[in-house]
This record gives sequence, C-alpha cells and structure tokens, in this order.
Amino acid sequence: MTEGARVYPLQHTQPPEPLWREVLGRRLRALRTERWETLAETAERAGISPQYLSEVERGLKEPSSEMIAALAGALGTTLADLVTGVADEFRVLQVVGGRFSRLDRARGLNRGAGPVSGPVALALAV
Amino acid sequence: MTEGARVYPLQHTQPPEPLWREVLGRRLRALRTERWETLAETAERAGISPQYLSEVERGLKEPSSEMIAALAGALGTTLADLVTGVADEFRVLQVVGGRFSRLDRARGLNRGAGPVSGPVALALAV
DNA sequence: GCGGCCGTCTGCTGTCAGCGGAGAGACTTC
DNA sequence: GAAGTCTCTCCGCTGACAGCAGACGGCCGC
Repeated sequence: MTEGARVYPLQHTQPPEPLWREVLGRRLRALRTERWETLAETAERAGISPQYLSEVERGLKEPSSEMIAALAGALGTTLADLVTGVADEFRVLQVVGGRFSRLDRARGLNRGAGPVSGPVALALAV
Repeated sequence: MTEGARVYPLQHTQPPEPLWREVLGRRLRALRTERWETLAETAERAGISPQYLSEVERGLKEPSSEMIAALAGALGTTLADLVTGVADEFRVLQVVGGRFSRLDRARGLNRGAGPVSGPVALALAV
C-alpha cells in the first residue's frame, strides 16, 4: 500500500480562468513556432537560457517585466502587440471556460486556499 | 559577502518602452481611483496588504499571476478586460513617450537572420 | 549502433515578493 | 496647536521562487 500516497508537489489550484503567465506563455510559444525557431535560437537572442524559456512558454515560471520585454524584442514584436495578442487569447479562453468566472470573481481571492471545483477543459487550437 | 554591502535598490529609469509591471500598475491605480476606493479597501478584498498594493500600482514590485487575478476580481473586472486595458494604455504611452515605437514597429523584424546587432537583452540603464 | 539536435526534468543558489512597523502629509475636532 | 484619524509611502526582514547548469529521453541522419 505504499503506492497510495501520490502527492502533487507544486500543484497550484487550477483556477477557472487561466492565469496571466499561462496565456502569455501560450502566446510566446505560438509566436516562436510561427517563425520556425528553436528554443535555443530565441532564447539566445533574448539573453536567457533555453530551459527557462521552455518553462515560461508552458506557464510554469513567472517571467519578469524585463524578461517579457526582451522576449518581445527577440520575437520581432512590441510589448503593445504582445499584450494585445494575450488579451485576444484571453477572450477565446474565456468563452470556453467562462461560466465560472463570475462566481469566482464575486468570491474575491482564493489565495492558495479554498477548493476549486469544476472541470475545466482548456482544449484549444492555436 | 565579506565585501561592503552594496545594495542595488531596484532602480531603473524609464526605458524607451515602459515595462509591463509599470503599465499594469498604472491601470490598476486608475481602476481603483475610478471607484473612489482606498488602498486598504481594495487590498483587503484582494487579500493582500495595502503597502504591497501601493508598490504594485507604482510599478515597483512584480505581482504574480495569482495576484493579478485577485486584483482583477477585487476591482470588479476580468483578466481579459484588465489585460485589454493594459494593451490600450500601452498604445497611448507608446505614442506619447516614444517616437521610436512606430519606427521600431515599422522596421519589422529581422527574421532569424543571424544575430541581431543589438542584443535585445535586458536594458537596465541608469 | 552512434553522434548530434531538440525539448524537458532535477537540483541548486541568489534575488525579490510580500508583509510588519513606522513615518509624512492632510484634514478634523477640541 | 496638539491630539486624533485617515491616507499613502518608506524601511528592513524572511520565505519562496526566478533563472541557470547538468543530465536525460526522443528523434533524426549517417
């Protein structure tokens, strides 16, 4: 019975609304793959490591503002355009999982506490 | 750390393009003041301290994605709307503060063709 | 097989997020 | 005019995480 305890180490409660870093990462990866570039290429131009860029694109790490600016430059776009793209993607994702957002909004904050119920399927083609 | 403790207090002047955290903070403060609320009120609803909210609004601290979501909820808006507002503000600031930006954007991108002459890396100036 | 390229996972260390405490203005009331 | 209150901001501390070096599995060409 030792196999029972399976603990997820870094599991943030998955909110009904996707997080900023997740949508941003998705957008960054889209921009990079559109240009047919590898992690190493884009990362070098942005002055960061490819490992870290991989984690940022998957929404696992929170990039600083300087990072975001560097990545926007490395991907041949501006912060304004990048943020606009993220905003658009938010709209799309909101339509998919957005039934809960009002409820969640009324609740205020769930700072790591509070059970989040609700299966959220973020299946989306970019 | 035997050397004299030289501390760099997170200081940077305005880059040609404003940073994400700066524009976001500006937008957050605008949303809060529009509702005639104090730092304490909004902060309590978001579950954070008013001191910290003050620093976030002034662009001094980098809020996490969960923080941003909580603040959006506390201000009665959604992440999508908040990010859209930030994107709009980016455009405005771009026109006002930087005559580079249009030119910069029109310059397009250097399509992965070799290393960019100016490394796009973090530009923290004096 | 094997060597190189691509992306991801694992630890580690330095830095900063986030808060508690206190101070500076601006009013109000006595 | 001082004592109280309310607002926002500055300072110092500590736990948490950003960011990277090293290594690994999958995939291709030779």
